[in-house]
Amino acid sequence: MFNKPLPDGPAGTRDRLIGAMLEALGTRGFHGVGISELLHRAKAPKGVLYHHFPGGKTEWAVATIDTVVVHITGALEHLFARHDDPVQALALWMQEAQSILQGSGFQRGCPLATIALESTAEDTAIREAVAKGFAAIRDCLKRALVARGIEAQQAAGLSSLIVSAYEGGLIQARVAG
Amino acid sequence: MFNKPLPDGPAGTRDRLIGAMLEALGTRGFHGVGISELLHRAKAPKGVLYHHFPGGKTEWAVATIDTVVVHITGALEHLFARHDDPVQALALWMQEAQSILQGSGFQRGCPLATIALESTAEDTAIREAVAKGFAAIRDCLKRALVARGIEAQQAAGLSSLIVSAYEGGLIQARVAG
DNA sequence: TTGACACTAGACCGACCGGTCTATAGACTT
DNA sequence: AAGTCTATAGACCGGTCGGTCTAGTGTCAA
Repeated sequence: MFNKPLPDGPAGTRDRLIGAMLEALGTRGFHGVGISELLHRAKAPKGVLYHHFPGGKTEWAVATIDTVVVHITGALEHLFARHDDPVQALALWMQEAQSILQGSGFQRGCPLATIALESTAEDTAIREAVAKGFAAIRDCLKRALVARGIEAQQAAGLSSLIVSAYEGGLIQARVAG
Repeated sequence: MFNKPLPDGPAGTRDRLIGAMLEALGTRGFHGVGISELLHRAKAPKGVLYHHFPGGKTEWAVATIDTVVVHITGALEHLFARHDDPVQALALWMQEAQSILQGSGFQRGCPLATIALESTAEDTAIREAVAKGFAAIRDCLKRALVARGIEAQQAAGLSSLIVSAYEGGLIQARVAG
């Protein structure tokens, strides 16, 4: 998860950088886009990048992952707060995800999934960020389910399954168009 | 799907090339590995590549996708032929996938999923190959379910869900270790 | 023996990769 | 006015990228 575009916001340079990386991760993956192209899209010169992210492309991606995870969990909390029925809340979620996918011409998938698959065990920073991100999302779902009276362990298993089905579905939908 | 390594076989040069690409797709994705490294692993010089795959890296990947899909559907048919209970057959399948993932130190994931997410709509050859591959796998599952008396439309939906859950689970398991 | 053809072999190329470096602009202190 | 610090700007670099090109090396038919 997730393929929601970030809200534009006040859009400082750093935000624009993260926005560009987010879109790239969702559409082509980490290794699929070059820094120069990314910077061009963000309308930023190279010096800016290494000022905001001294760790280079990797740190850039990690910051993007962290940001998107915050947005996802926030949106989920919001959704669960407004809808008491978890099934309904998730249905709304999936529906919105689908409309975003469709609206982008089946291009924009989940940035987390793509970089998760591209990363190796050596890419520790990225791996950690993605792992923490997925864990946070699962935990968010689990808490919502537990709050509705579902037993903890079952809720945890269910949360994993929801995320799995969501990600897998997004993969298939994207290539199938 | 899938993370099964191909059987070694008589291993002509073309097979070695496909084997190397397969491993790369499962661990780092299409853009994550360079041709030179791939060729080094396959112990083949550059000229060989463009002899067997005049279309270059893309055609190489497409051939690999086609090959792996054939192996997956074949293995699934075999499994369903030997086990009458589809749940048991799938459980065995998942179990084997998990043991492969674990055996590779949580490195080797599904080659189809990775390249599916990395590809854009412009990469028509790759997209088509992946889409056809997923469709073939879903169809394989569906036929097995229908043969056990499940209604066609329901079987189709269930097949998609199985593939989704499988892929999504593999993603999470891999980053979580 | 020779010619044709499938295959192997690797030097070579321009383009682009991620990353470093120096220069400068603006805001704020002193 | 001078100094400091954050942020912007882009020229520049070595390395690697995917891909082309020429030169062998079998193997088989005629």
